[in-house]
Amino acid sequence: MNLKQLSQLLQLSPTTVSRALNGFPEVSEATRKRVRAAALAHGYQPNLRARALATGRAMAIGHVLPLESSNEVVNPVFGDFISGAGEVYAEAGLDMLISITPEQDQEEAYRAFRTKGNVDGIIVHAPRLNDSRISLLNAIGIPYVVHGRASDCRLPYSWVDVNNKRAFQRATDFLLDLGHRRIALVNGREDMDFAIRRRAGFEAALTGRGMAPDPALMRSGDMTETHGHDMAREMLAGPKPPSAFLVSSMITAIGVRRAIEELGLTMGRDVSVITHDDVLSYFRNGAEVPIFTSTRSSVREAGRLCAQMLLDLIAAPDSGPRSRMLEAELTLGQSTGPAPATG
Amino acid sequence: MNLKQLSQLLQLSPTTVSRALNGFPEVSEATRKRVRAAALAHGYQPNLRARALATGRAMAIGHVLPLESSNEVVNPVFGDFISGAGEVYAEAGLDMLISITPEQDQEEAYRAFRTKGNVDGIIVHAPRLNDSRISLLNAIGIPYVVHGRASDCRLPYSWVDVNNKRAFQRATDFLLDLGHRRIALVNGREDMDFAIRRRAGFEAALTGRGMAPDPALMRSGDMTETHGHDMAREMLAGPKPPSAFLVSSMITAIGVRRAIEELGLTMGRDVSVITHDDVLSYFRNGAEVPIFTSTRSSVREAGRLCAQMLLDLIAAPDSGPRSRMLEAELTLGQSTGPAPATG
DNA sequence: AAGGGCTTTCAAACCGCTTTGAATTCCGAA
DNA sequence: TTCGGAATTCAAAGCGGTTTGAAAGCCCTT
Repeated sequence: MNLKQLSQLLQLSPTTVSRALNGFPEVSEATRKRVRAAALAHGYQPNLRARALATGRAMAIGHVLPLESSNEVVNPVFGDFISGAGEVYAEAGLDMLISITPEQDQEEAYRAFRTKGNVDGIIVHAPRLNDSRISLLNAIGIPYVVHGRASDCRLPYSWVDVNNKRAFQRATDFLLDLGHRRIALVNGREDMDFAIRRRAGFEAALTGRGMAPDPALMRSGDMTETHGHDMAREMLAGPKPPSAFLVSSMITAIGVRRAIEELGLTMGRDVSVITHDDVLSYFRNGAEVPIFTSTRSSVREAGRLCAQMLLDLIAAPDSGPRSRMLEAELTLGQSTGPAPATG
Repeated sequence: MNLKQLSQLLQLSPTTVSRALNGFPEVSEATRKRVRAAALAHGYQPNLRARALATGRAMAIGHVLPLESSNEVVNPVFGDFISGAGEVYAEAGLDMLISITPEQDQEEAYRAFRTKGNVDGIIVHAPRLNDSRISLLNAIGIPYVVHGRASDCRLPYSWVDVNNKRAFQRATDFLLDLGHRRIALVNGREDMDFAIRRRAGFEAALTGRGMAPDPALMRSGDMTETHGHDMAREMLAGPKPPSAFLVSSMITAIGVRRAIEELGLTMGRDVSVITHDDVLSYFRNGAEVPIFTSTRSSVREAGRLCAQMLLDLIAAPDSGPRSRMLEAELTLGQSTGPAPATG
């Protein structure tokens, strides 16, 4: 059933039927009702491709999901992020297009979105230090929002981000207040912007107390469980093991805990752990009493905010870039305690 | 730059340009070369919406991602699955459309894909016992592949699935061979098809040795870390605690391990654990020596297979339903050992 | 020189919708 | 009764491609 058929059936012109369904004012209420009823009865829904062609709007948003490094790791955060964004799109009647692309091919993927004309806007995931995608998208001239920021990038762009630096600075201060002096950082890959900021927060807290960050206690890599385990294992076996860990993701923290317990130590007593918690739906940090002390910020909420900002941007293209900074809460759990005497 | 502009520039008709670019034989090699060069030089790429409208093919595949239960859990397996499927789509030049939908609205989402005409095929995720989506999609008449099966469904349909029953039967037999007599099952939600099959395998192994499954040792629910922890905790605190656990996902198994260790017990010695392992990219089961003994089957590979099957189905619509059964490997890890004497 | 068969090119219709500009209808006021 | 303007409706022209059916160009044979 298409518009033409429906209009013939109603003895009306396609024009009138289209307008009736799209709520234009120059159609009488009587016909509008009649048209609506008929559309419902015959299950008519406009063909999106045709509408997109006619209006010039694709009614879809594109996400380019980078495959991290050569390990082909899909960021586990992604599921929750798009579930938040998807809520907003669904309400606005937009589709979500996803392109999964090895990191090096990303530019091409963005350009393809544009030239093929199948999206109205783009969400940029996992920005790097000085991300070339931003200048690319500015040049292309398609609305976009970055989830995160690109530290060295002086171009204007819209973003939603967690205050990673402050979060990790506070967490480090908290550990210092508990008496910890040897604190290890198990970070994400340090070509990622968020990791750079977290490290900056970590270092700022240390230097703020006149301590020098110890490179031997700072690691980075894909945020897998294995990575957390291996790094923690290594550092705990070193000559001057840390008494506390600051970790960039819950999954990595699980690995850190495994390493701690393999050595017969107890987390929260012998070794403290603070992790960043993205509040993933399938990985709630305990029930009433959180397992991990953590810096919390829901990535699903971030998805919602990014999507909404992008829609606003599309609605008002000339309104200039926007931004939204989210503060992570420091939530107490069972994984932290005062530094052991023989720290 | 669109087709018309390009053709004017070349002093050719749009017909010829279109055919030259799409490899039709009735165009001379000389002009084809000229056209290709010009297209490249001016960065021309056909508008997908227009092409889709003209050809009737959307050049996209739809995925409906169900939000599990009221907890709004996104299946963590999803990221890896679509990363596998995405590889195949990318090679075929297809887009991936994702619609995230509360379980009860799924039918509507599938129907919308069809009526709006923006996908050529659909992947069905997380099938239930007797899933109404299958009859719906059969009626709608759009190619689709189910990731998993629907036990009671007698209609023909295409699917890719792991042999869940055999996997869990073998795993249970393995535990029985180790001398375990009280084995607990921490399953996914038992309205999901895979959970039903796993339970069937579990029960078959027990009854095969003349033992009756004990309802007190069988739990199900969303496959979160918390759920694993809480269920294990409960059962271990019971009057006749289990000496082994069979768990439906790595994440849940992590929770089970946490419960075991909270009680001062050691996994692999005091309590054995076997889990199903979807081989998620960010959750590798240890390095050389796996942490968990597991039934392994890569969900990313399943994504690839589903996508390829769907493309084949679209290419040959009348070829009847296809299916592919994957066998899970039973991989030995450190989480299993002989039943303690005081079992 | 004319005709036949191939190869190459083109004009125009079409896909299903939106939207512009014009035409019709209806109404009360003159 | 006639007229002007508001309220409705419509025909037709896009949107940017693909595809059908016809035309043109070419080469070779008779």
